[in-house]
Amino acid sequence: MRKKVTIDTIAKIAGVSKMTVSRVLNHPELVSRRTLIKVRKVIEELGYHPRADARTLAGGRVKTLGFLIKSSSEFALPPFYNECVLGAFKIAKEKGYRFIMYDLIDETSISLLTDHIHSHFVEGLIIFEGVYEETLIKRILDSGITIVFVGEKIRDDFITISSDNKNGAREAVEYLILKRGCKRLIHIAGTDDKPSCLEREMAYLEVVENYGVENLGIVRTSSTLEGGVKAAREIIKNGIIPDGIFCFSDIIAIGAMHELVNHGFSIPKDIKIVGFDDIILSRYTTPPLTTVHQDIAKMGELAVLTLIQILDNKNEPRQKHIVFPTHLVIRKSA
Amino acid sequence: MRKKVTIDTIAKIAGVSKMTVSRVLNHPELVSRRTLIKVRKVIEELGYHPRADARTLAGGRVKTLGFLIKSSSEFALPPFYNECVLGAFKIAKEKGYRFIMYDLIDETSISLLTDHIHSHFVEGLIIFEGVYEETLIKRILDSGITIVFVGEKIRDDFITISSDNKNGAREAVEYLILKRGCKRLIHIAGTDDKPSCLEREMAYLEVVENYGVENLGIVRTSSTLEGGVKAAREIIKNGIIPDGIFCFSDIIAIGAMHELVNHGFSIPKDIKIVGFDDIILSRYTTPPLTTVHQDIAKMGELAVLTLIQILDNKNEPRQKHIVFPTHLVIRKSA
DNA sequence: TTTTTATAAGTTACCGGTAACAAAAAATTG
DNA sequence: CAATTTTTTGTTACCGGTAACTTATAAAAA
Repeated sequence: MRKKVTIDTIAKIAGVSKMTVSRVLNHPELVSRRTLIKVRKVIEELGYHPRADARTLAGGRVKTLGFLIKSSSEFALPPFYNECVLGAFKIAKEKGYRFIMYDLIDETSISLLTDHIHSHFVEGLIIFEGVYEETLIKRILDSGITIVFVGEKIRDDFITISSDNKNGAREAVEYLILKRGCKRLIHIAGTDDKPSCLEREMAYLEVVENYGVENLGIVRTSSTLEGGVKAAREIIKNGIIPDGIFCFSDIIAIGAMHELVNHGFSIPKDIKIVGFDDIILSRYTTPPLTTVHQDIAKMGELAVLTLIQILDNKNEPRQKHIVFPTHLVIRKSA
Repeated sequence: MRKKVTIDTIAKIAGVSKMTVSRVLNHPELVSRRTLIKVRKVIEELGYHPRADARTLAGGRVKTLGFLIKSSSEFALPPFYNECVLGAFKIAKEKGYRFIMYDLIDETSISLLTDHIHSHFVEGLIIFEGVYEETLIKRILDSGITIVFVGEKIRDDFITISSDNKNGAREAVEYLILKRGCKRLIHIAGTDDKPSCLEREMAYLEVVENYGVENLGIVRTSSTLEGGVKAAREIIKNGIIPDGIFCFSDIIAIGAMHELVNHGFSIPKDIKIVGFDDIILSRYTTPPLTTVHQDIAKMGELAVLTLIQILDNKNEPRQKHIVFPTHLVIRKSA
């Protein structure tokens, strides 16, 4: 291991002051052609890379954003987040922001997380749907960090990018009832008491009530493939088979569909299934999933855009809540 | 925006030297009970968070690992990487390593990437299957950074964790021929000339030749859902329909299966499909995918373990190449 | 009580950069 | 050719921490 190369090493070898080396790196236009070449050669030869920490310490603003998600046993980055992040990253990069991913699962302690956020100068945080920890959020907000929530309208006083969960769910259930003639419905809901969950659940209940259709119940499960399987298993075990199922998420729907087919049910003939999210994958299932479309990547993009706008202008956005319209994508599962 | 709180702020207010504050943070056992409480109270009240960059600059080793993947238009973190990372992260965290994700796609310039690696003191890099850039790798290796490759044996002199691509592929194709009686096969291969691609392709060719079965051709496509769709479309367009398809990856298989079913083919009745990877998802497709199992998460785990072992002991691992056995998981698609 | 030892807290120097100002060298100008 | 301006380079100080060493204080031993 050869000894480390610092700016002083370069300066000495090139026979200039370290400030000149610094200039070569940051303001080459202020350095004469000759020294520029000379210094650059030494840098190249010695493989010098300025230390990022020293640089930021010495002054530079870092422009860092944080993303908070929740992994599952199935995916380090579950589908919904995966696609959201796809959009978010794109914009963040365009705008010259770095980002750090935080996973609620392994940030065992809340203070560890907030600590990290502060010590790394994370200026703003994007918290994705389904990640909600009252204490955590209060702590972060109190310490002056801006948060944008994506996927659900957590609370009136938070900045949120969400889609119209209520309408989306309503449209889905109405479709099952009105267009597909379902008479006995079940809703596979998420486990959490998060707004997105609640809203979709409420809408389901309302519509079912409205049209006087039989509600065979609400099954709660985690939003994973295996969660979907378990829910389906429970439904089958109960023996009261619905003719339509509205699922909280596509990933649940895919899991449930799998288990149902496995048990000899035909989708959509015996049971019609509608999901929510329209993750990319749902186009490719068999049958392709009928689902409530959200433009997930766009939501991620807008979240970053909003956040950056707040950070740069240091003011509240024009509107605190941006609600994306949803629409039902009719494919083959219902 | 209240002025920033540094260690000096705390020191002054608590009426101690900043060294004492530092001790409270890092070696509380060396501080008297009284001052400990006093200083901690001030820290708490002012919401002080020591700057990470100042800390590392002042001395601490950072223990950082890098992961290099390649995103697609469908996923920021495509399924194979997603699961690999699941294992890798777990171990990295256990061992107290931080990690930085690099995406080959947006690291437009190679020197930007290597720059970042160095300036952030990334000690070792894990490069996942399908990510291969001769120049990049040479540069990184030359600069003294250790790389572990996961998923394929890139070259003899590199450290690799791979699975037995050749045998896996062979078993898959033999299964199609011997057990499922396929007579007219197609291989949907990856686009790249990466070892994993080549090895699976070779094995396919060998087996087909061996058993005197008809090879309808090799279709190349990117390892994405859409890639699978396109490949299937091409096959259908050609009009020469195989009775068995061996796919380079599960994700391709899922895409292809979708398109085939869409065109009225029945899987596995008309066409049998075998994938490769055994990503979690492949258990949940309809029909569930018959595929070559690799323990993806385990490979990720072992990659990190190996890397850390090298870094900590500063010596080569006992064996440069660890090859995981594969086995065929027979489900319903073939 | 004095000396020795352990414990707690403070000093100094430095990590590797950059900004702001100062000085020197080169180019213009009168 | 001296005076002035512009360009290039160097100096000093500091960013916010930590390690190593020193000093002051408290406890234990002689």
